[in-house]
Amino acid sequence: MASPVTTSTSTSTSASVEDYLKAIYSLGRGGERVATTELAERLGFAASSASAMVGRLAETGLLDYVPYAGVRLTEEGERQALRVIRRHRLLESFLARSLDIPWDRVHLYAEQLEHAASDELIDLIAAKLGDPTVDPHGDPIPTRELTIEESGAETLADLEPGQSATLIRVSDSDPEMLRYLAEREIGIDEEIEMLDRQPFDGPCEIRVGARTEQLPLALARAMRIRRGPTRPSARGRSA
Amino acid sequence: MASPVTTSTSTSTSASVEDYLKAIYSLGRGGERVATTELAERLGFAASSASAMVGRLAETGLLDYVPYAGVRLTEEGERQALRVIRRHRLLESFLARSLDIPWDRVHLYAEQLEHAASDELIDLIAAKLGDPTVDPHGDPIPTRELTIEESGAETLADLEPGQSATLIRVSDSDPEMLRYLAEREIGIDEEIEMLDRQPFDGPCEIRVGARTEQLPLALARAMRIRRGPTRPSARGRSA
DNA sequence: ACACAGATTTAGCCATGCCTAAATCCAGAT
DNA sequence: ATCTGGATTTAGGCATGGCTAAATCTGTGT
Repeated sequence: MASPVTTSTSTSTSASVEDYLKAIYSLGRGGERVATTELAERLGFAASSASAMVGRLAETGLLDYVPYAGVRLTEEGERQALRVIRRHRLLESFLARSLDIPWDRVHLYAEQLEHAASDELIDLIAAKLGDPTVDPHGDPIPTRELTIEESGAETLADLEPGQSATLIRVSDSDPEMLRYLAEREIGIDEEIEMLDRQPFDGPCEIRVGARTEQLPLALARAMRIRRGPTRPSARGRSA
Repeated sequence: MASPVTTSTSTSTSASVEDYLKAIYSLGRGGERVATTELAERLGFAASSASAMVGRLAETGLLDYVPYAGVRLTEEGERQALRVIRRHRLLESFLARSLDIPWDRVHLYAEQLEHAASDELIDLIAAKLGDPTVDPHGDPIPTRELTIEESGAETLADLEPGQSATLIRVSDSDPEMLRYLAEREIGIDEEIEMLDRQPFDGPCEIRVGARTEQLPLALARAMRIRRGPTRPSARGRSA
């Protein structure tokens, strides 16, 4: 390596390590341990590879690893995970803003760059964007101090007919879904009213602005909301 | 590796390989073979490492390698090198434009990202910038078809007192130099008149706009010019 | 209590890319 | 023609991070 530039504070985590930490972070949200197999599946590696890696990461102090029971991030491990997530989400925001890349594709591009961009560059981006608090999907962006504020867990599917709410977050895991919403011009900070719900997991009918749309329930469940109408948000929309 | 995504056209060159190709490209400009040691020095590796690598690259068909005599890029090798250079220079342009990063620092950041950004993303950037032909230092950007047009070799130091020319390119190899010029507000496309030259490699006096500046000769030699006044250039200055 | 399936780890491999130390080559001076 | 020093290659290692195949563990059902 071309002189790994000993980062003053932290271990120079490789791209691989960062991917593992990110995956463990997102799989272990509830606080439960993450199973080796689960991790391996998520990353598309053989279970044995994941097993070897968690062993290494435990030795480095990034994971709390109990053989046969799974792993959990240590405090330092979580910090590192949040560092990558911050990079990822700021890159998404930056690409969306400055290249007009639609929200179903920013994830891919951000993933390409998230391991390569230095924290210094990321901070320049954050400053330029006005330190946004959420990315284009509404996912919260960890602060420079690596704290993160997860939004509430209510989804559009929780609304009763007649109630309305503001869309604050959509899972970025499925680009199809994002594209589906984008085509119908349904986006973050949009006000949505639940009009009707079909039984047996049938689709629901909603009002967005002046339009009426049918949404598959699976989609409604992936759309997180804040009850009540849209209020002026802190998200800087224009540069 | 996570399924190297067989790129339809080309070999998925690693970051290391790309760095070697880039170095060989810039060291072998004259068409002469590049010596292993030279290459190793440029990259900061042991000569044996470079030797091993050029062996591998020759087998892959990217290099024309004659043991003990040095290497030269094959046609395919040059294509790959130009691909990286295109990525690098477009990233520099993009960062300078959208983050207002000064020209003495874009090189560093672009280097961080050049191996990670996909050609697809790079093309989006190029389109957004209006397919610029030169980067912030005036270095030519290879086209999408990977052809490049090197500018002439005359430098500011070639001007006789009384003659004037347009600055079209400054070597990006020395950030100090760029910063020095930036401080004096001397930039690409600026018209410069040679006022006076001291003998024995002494400094030269120039006029830039209404100002008069003293420039060390070494600097003048790194500044490439086109004789004659500035003409409206094709470089898209604003988005 | 025990067997068995599925999860997990261990063992052993491979590729990439870097290193140092030890050959070996080659060109210029004698 | 030979010597010799610098360039170059070869030999042998190491770390990272993947893999498959083979052991081993653990919890569940009988």
